Amino acid sequence: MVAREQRAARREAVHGFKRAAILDAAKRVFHAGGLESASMREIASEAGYTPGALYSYYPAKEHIYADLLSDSLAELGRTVRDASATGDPQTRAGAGCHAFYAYYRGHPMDLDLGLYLFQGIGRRGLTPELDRQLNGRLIGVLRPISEAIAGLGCGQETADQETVAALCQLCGVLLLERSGRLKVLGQEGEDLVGKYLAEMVARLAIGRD
Amino acid sequence: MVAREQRAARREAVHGFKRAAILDAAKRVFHAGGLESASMREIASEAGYTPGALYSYYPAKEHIYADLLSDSLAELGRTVRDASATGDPQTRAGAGCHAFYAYYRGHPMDLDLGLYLFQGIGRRGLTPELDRQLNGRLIGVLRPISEAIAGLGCGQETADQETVAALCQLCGVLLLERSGRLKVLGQEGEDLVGKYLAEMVARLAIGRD
Amino acid sequence: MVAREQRAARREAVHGFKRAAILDAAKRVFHAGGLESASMREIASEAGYTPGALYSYYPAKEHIYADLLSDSLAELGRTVRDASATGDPQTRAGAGCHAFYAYYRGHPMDLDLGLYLFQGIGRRGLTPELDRQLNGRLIGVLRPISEAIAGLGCGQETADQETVAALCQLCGVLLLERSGRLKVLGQEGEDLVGKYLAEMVARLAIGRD
Amino acid sequence: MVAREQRAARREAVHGFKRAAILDAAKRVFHAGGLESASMREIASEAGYTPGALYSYYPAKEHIYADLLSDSLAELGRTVRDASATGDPQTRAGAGCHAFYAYYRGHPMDLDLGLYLFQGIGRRGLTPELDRQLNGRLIGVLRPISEAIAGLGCGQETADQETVAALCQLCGVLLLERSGRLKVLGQEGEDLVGKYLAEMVARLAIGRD
DNA sequence: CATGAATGAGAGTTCATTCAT
DNA sequence: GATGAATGAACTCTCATTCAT
Repeated sequence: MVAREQRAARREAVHGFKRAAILDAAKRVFHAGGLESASMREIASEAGYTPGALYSYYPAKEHIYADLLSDSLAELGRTVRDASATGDPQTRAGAGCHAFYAYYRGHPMDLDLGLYLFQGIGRRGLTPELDRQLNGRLIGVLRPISEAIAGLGCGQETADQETVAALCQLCGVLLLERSGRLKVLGQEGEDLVGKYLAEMVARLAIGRD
Repeated sequence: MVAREQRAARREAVHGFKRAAILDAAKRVFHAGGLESASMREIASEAGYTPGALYSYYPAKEHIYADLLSDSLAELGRTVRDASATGDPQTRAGAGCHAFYAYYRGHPMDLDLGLYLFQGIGRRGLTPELDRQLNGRLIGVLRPISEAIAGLGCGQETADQETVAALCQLCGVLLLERSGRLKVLGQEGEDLVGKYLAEMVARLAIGRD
Repeated sequence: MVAREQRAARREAVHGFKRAAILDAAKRVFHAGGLESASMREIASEAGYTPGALYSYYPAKEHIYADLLSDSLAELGRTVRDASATGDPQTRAGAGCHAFYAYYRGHPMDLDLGLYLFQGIGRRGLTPELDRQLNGRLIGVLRPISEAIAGLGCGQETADQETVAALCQLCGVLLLERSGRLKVLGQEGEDLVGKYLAEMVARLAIGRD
Repeated sequence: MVAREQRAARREAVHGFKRAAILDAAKRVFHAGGLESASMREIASEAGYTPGALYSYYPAKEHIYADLLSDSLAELGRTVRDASATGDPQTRAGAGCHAFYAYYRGHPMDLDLGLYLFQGIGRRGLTPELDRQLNGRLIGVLRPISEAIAGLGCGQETADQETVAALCQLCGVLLLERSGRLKVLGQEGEDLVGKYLAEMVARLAIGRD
């Protein structure tokens, strides 16, 4: 009876392992050729499977994409956390935000993914469940920033709002930079981000007085 | 002799009219079902044509999209201009920016379109020519804002940077709001925009001293 | 009443002139991009017309092609005639044949055209009338050769057969050379033609004894 | 463990069988309506498939064509080989060549196919790989003829050249006959081929002395 | 679990030709 | 005569997904 459970556990472990392998293949395909080339055929082929096999692990293509994005957000989260973990309180928030910006500059594809999946209503076939999961990830990413801001002395509510405001600024810069519009408009993403963050910190420091 | 010119002119007028009708059909299809459903077949059908007929008016699908976006930007431009044309100098910049925000809140599909087409040349089938044209439109949209900011006394360079920074903020807010993330994060787009613009104006007022 | 005839004649002359202009445009398009690119649109555009206009001069695309081929055969005919007009009787036949070969080496597109129009039963939309016309052209092209061969002393019947046999050899060489197979098989068209013609002349010289 | 291999083998066998069925359908379509009508849609329909299904068996239309031609060349090869395998050395070469001629007289469509596909790489969608394969087939078809000619005592080089010269003659006769020009010129393909081959054999016999 | 054949829908685009103006 | 819009049919090919094996 215990044997049966063990078998089930092992089976599940194997399943998870293979699922991870598929996700890894998807990651490779996606990083190599962008969303366009990340078709089920291609992912399956890269993973050493045939198309049908993927459906034992993912019910639809968008779910793979969601996992991809989830992983990306996890890594982003680690990056942001690390960046905002050290240094004196004044600089932590800015460092976290800057890490967010730098992450996407280094992973432009992941930005596309986010834009694709978070796009519009209906959100590209994402189930509410998946949507909730991704939201959780996003909140997790922002927490260290929010805490760092709160550490500057403002209330939690203000900190949350400032965090999201910064998020908006960062997303806007990334979006316009990725689409080449920033260059057309004669601005540098790095400058804009730097300025925004400096003012944010100044604002909060003043607010504290 | 004048008759020939008249005929040609009338013909051209008719052509333009039909082209506009096609664009209108595209707009309807697009607003009804998003970019996904805006296929040549669908547009043609909505316009009362067979697919091939569209190619007398547009050489490729992306050109229709580009016209769609161009029209949208034109209307956006008028909205922004009108909003930033009146009132005392202190409020003009903010009013222009807010009009930008409000426009896209009222035309969420146009935001999708912009995100799709402004993803850079090559990726989408935009010719450099079309890309340039759209860039021009965008710059035109921003000019009244930039001028209003410059009217607050800062130099042109600062005005341009502030304009783009505001654009980033607005785009970020719109993006996150459209994707439903803002709600998840417990923030209101209107608040964020309001706060950003207030601070921007304050910043510029201080800088002037 | 004479005036009416004159008008009709002038009209016909103009018609013929424009028809020639269209044919010329077709020739340019065809020589520039081969049969593939010689669409009605392209030809019309090159001729400064719109597609529909061509149908006042040619009832179908294949008729333009036929005229193209007819012109080509006319020029080929002149080339062959000139080549076989001079020199001593021994060499005339060979010279004519070689001119045939050289012509198509220099006008590979015309060979394609011939292959296209003379292909299979039904002959690509050619009317019997057009087919007869092209046959006449072909016979005209061969006549100087046939006469040169007959001039070597064999009977007319033999001369005709030898002419056609040579035509077959030349077409075969041209076909295989144009398709790149000759190179694959390690042979040179010029050599093959030279050898064939030398033997043909020898054969006829012997037969005369 | 052997079971898996068996399964794989059976699968492959089934695949091959179905592929052959598709090729057969293509053959039927092609023989019924020529190359023009041999579209993917038509072939799929004839084979009882939807168009997309064909792409599990052939990556592109030209690959089906290539297989069609390959099969045809294989059968041609067998015919030529058999014909040139028996009889005394004097007649073998001629018999092989005549078999070549007779084959295409009996399979006029295959001639069209060869003319279409052998028009060189690039022009048609043949990959270099396919082109090479078809070249190999062609060389294989010619080998028995070349050997029979060499068996008459001339050197290998001469044999190769004579073989290709004969090929040219045969192709020329077939081309002109298929296009109806031979009849117009008052000649019979059979006669021309017979005469050419007789002279070829005589030439080689003389050269041997 | 994995296969891979097959579906079914659809994509954008091209073309010769027709015909009202 | 000339326009050029419009047709209607065709084209190859791609895709996510399903399902019998």
